[in-house]
Amino acid sequence: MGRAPCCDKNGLKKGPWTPEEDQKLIDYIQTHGYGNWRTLPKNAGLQRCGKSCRLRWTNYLRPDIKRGRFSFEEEEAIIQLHSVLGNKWSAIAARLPGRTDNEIKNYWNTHIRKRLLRMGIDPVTHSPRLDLLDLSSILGCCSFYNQSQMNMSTRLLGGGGGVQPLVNPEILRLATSIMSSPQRENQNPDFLFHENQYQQPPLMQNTSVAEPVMNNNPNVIIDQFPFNGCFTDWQNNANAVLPYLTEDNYVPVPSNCYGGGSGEPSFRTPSSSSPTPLNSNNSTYINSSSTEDESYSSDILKFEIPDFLDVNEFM
DNA sequence: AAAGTCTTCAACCGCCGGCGA
DNA sequence: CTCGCCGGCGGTTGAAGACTT
Repeated sequence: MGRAPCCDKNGLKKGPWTPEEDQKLIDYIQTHGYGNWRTLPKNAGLQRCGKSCRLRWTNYLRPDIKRGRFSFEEEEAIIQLHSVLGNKWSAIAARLPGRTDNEIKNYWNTHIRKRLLRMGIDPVTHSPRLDLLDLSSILGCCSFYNQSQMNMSTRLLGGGGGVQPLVNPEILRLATSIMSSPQRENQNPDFLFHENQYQQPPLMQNTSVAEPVMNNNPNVIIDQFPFNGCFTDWQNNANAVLPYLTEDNYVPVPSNCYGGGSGEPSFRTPSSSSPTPLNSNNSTYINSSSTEDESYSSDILKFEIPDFLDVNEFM
């Protein structure tokens, strides 16, 4: 087993802080500053361990802490930063003035993460969840027996005629292996970069089941991962915007992926791929969300990393 | 109104890395 | 180089409040 918890020794107090304890800690730090957390509680007359004092101060008592609900801009920044930094809460917090890592972590776990899951987005990879996607997509394609969709399903499943099984076991095997591949687990931001402008999404590599979303308009980049339809062929469609970092810090996760599955494609112009400051209205997304919640989700998940967030050091 | 369930978030825990001896 | 201390980090817990039945 690990070492004993630091607060177990000497009968130090645990649990919620009282207003009196808070005041003692505030008074002491205002007078002496904080430095040696190990000796601080004793000097301040607190029956707490140094760790507990540090946590209480940094997460709650610090004067520069901004309390209250997260703003739209803050939430947007958290999602953007998380897509780059992963669960580096302290690094994310460092870029959100007045917010603590604990607060951001809690907010992510209780709000953002759940919303992403509801929308079929893996909150870890910020990619569509293949475990949901593959079956729903495949079954969705096969669930109506009109001619075009049967053609689609036979192509999807590699069949040549006659009634094919709904799900090719090989596809499921492939999906399982992709889901469990080490590369998929890799959260190192380096993993997001590629020598080409757009990273090949490892999620979709080597799949033969993809159905291209055709984009005939050279001025419009398809910004959609077709949850409700079949797979986009990321490999073959040169105009498809892939959900990974580019070299100019734009993270082109398809807004429609996060947008709640309206089924309609959404578009952005190529010019919008340049970095745009937070709060800017320069983005030229056209979203097709149908509900307030979906619209909100769609908006906040446009992955453009503003310059001021300064994530380059993590690249 | 009461009981059960769900959600939130402050606080704790153990691990890790930096640093000085 | 090794060891121990300390601060910091991310994951997890559990009490309390909110919500539902």
